[in-house]
Amino acid sequence: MIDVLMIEDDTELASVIAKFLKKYDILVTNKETPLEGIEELKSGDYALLILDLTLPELDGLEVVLKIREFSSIPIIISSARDDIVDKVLGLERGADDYLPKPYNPRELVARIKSLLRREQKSAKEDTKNLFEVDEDALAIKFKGEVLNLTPAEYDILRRLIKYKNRVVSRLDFIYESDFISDDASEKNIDVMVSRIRSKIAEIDPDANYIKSSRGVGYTLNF
Amino acid sequence: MIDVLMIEDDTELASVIAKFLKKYDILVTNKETPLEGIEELKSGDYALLILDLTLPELDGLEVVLKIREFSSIPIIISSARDDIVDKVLGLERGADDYLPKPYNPRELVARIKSLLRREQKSAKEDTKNLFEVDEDALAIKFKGEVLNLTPAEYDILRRLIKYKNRVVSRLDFIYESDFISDDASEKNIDVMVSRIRSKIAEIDPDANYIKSSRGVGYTLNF
DNA sequence: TTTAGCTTTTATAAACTGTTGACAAATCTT
DNA sequence: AAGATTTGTCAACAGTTTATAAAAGCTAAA
Repeated sequence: MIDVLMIEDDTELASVIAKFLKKYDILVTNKETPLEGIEELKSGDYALLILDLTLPELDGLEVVLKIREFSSIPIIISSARDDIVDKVLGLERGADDYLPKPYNPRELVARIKSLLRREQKSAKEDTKNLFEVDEDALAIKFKGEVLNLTPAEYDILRRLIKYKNRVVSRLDFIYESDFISDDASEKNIDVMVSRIRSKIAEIDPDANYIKSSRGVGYTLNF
Repeated sequence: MIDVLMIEDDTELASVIAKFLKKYDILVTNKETPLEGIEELKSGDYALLILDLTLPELDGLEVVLKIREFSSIPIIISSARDDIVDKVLGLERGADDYLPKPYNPRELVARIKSLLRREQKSAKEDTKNLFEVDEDALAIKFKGEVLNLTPAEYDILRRLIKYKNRVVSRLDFIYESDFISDDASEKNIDVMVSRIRSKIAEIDPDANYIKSSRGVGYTLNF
């Protein structure tokens, strides 16, 4: 479910659109005035804003500027004016799309999804499947290839993946794994990490994802 | 200067647009067929693609799919068909915008800039916070980049960030960090601050955020 | 029992980090 | 402006921590 804020003074139109978008798992909240809308936006609960340009009180383009002062939320302008000046100004001031009324709501849906898709993509792009843990097979893949890990190595790497970008202490590794005896020395962990590293290196010699955190333990970064 | 690839079989139109966009610092390279275009795209030299839908050889929508197999470059579809089905399909398959011909080139410029602006934003989003302390990873980022700090340096900078715009005394640094022995000389702090500064300078040579407070200690200002 | 496959310890080399002293540069005081 | 004090940086050192290889110890299955 995607939460979208709409600022539109034509409440009838707003409710028609809201109803339509609901079919596509998009939940629309409408505010009739820019000031109310901006206030509501500050709650931070919305993924996207649909903004009508021809509003009372404030000029629509001013609204865009005001919003951009505090938020980088994607904005789709919808306007009765199919005017090149408005379009260019709107986009220049920070809107992401401009849809002249009347528009087909299906196009609106497509444009919303397209915008949000791009938002998420850049964030997750490279993290996708660097490491894949298969709990059932007790196997871990690195860049699509299976790492041939021993049970203790598997436990260590799995924990690193689970707590990625966080330091895991040597003692944590020891206590969490059934394959490492609780009274093993912490040095043991170093040896196993070293082996995991070399197995990763078989696949990508330049990989350097497991970093030591001096005096504490290890961190997996990616 | 922004490099943009265009796939458009109407070379006359292509050259008119190229000429126009040049005024806005956008350099257009045109390929007349999808296959040539896709090949050229693989060079990785382009920031954005303008794709004509009504092309020979391949259906335009197929082209979008093919490109999305290997690239997440922003795509603007331009098409003579102002058809809701085409629009929705194009956007759903991974295009970022759909501009029906004939369009005003100024609108094209605005949409290109808008798309690229958003691209960069998500990448630099976190740059807003000049310093970011990640307690879990025991790491500190400066302008989005990880500073490669030793434990004692980490403790010092973290404390400076915590008490930003306030003076922290040398003794405070010493007593608060487990990595600095309590009977170390205060000179030690100067050396470490110096090292922290140089590590920050690796990222931004002009940075000058840590200021000394004569006779007392140091202050982080930003 | 033997073997194969792991875990664990040991040993050693390499890398890292806190620490200090020395001295130049900057800043303050008189 | 000169002199005194403080800060910035370098280089070096010693103590620790980490990386890796090799050997020893375990365990379960054949």
